[in-house]
Amino acid sequence: MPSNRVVLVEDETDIQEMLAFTLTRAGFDVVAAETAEQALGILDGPLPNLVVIDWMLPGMSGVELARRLREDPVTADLPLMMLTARSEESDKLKSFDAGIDDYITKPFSPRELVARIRALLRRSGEPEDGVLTHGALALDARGREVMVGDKRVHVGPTEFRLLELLMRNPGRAFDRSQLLDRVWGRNVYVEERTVDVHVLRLRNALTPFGMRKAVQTVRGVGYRLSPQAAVAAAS
Amino acid sequence: MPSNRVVLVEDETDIQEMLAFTLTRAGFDVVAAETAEQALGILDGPLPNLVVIDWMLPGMSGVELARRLREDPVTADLPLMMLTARSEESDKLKSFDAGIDDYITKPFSPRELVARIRALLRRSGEPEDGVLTHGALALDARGREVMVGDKRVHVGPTEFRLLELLMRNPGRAFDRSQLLDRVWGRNVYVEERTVDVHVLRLRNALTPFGMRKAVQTVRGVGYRLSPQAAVAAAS
DNA sequence: CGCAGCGATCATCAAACTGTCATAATGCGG
DNA sequence: CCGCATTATGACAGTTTGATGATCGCTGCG
Repeated sequence: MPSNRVVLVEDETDIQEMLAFTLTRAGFDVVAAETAEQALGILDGPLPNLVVIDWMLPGMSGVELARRLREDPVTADLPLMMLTARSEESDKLKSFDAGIDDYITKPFSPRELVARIRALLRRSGEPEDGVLTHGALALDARGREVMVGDKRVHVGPTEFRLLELLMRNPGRAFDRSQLLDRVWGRNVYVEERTVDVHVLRLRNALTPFGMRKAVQTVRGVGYRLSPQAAVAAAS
Repeated sequence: MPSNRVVLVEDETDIQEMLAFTLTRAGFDVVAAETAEQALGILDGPLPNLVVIDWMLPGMSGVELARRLREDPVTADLPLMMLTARSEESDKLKSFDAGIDDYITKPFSPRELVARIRALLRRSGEPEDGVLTHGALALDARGREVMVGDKRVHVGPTEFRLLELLMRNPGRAFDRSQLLDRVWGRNVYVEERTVDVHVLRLRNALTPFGMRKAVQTVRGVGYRLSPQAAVAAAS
């Protein structure tokens, strides 16, 4: 599964440990910070998928941290979960006002926290993303388009489905019969040689972008996507 | 405060009225249902931006309703907010499990509910101000207006909803059947080709403003909004 | 009643896509 | 190096699919 990274900002050691344990066991990749400042430092690096912030922090408060993250275009879209001992309404409103996505009051059950985090990620994480990549080659299943670097590659419907199958199984070789079954459909009678033609068309489409060798011939068997992602050459 | 449409499923009359009042005053366009079945009927029509569901409902329960909505591809992405008198953890978990995005326990403050709904909509890709933009193209959900730069573009009601759906899912390709379900409503029988005509009208409306290519054809599939905000071209 | 605004269909034309062939290339085992 | 087996190509004729322009009906409004 996707290694969802979570940054946890909590100053109380035991709570931090408890949460880190819970989240880790739930399959998250946890990075802990003790202060808002430290968290900001961490967030200068690769962005996590979500940030859990304790309301009470030494120095910069949780709400203030949230506000800052929202103000910075880079972190503005980060899902934020506020964690707090307080339960007064005004605090909750203040949190939401600061751009928090969800709010949970201590004492809370770890399972509820995980459930809420999951719900939040489900809603925010790239919608099923659907983007497959192979070096500089990228296929967006949702948008139905193929790109190399940032250039669009035009491929016909059949070639698209063919490439999609290959990219979903990088390196795996398919014989023509399998390709016909999975790309054309199980009960369609089509000449096996037709596969060759579509592979050719796919290759021709990729050639101008230097990705011709992405689809390889496996003599005596069929075709496959080149095993290792070739060197990425963007722009 | 966006003119976001919210479907409220609540059987207790006074609570329903109170919520309807609160939400309406908060700027939402509320449609109330008393039962899950009735809600499903409403959701066969044009989709709202969010659904608020009471846990306890006569007939089909709120959780069951949530589950059904999640299972149906057409409604799978709808933000769902669960509303309940219970606060036991197992219930919460059950709700999140059913695909609920957020959960609030009665008694709750109307303001917290509104805050949570806003957070949810913000997270769901609904701009706070109800204005969706795509390069120079802007769609104001509230004012039911489409603009390119500072010039107003006239589009018919159907074209507006069509563009709205596309702009809410930039780059994503929809086939005609999905468009019919989500723009026309599910229980309407309309020829699939009709979609073409409305896309044409939408394009024609945008053409004088150089935004013709905003709506792209995905051959063999349907249509989509051009992935990256294109630069406004000359007319 | 006549008109204007919309929406749903149709019929038609042209571009895009397909499945097959026939033929030129290539890879491989001897 | 030879000949067979397997692929790569270029060409082709039939289909599909999308873009358009025109038509018909309905609704509200002078």
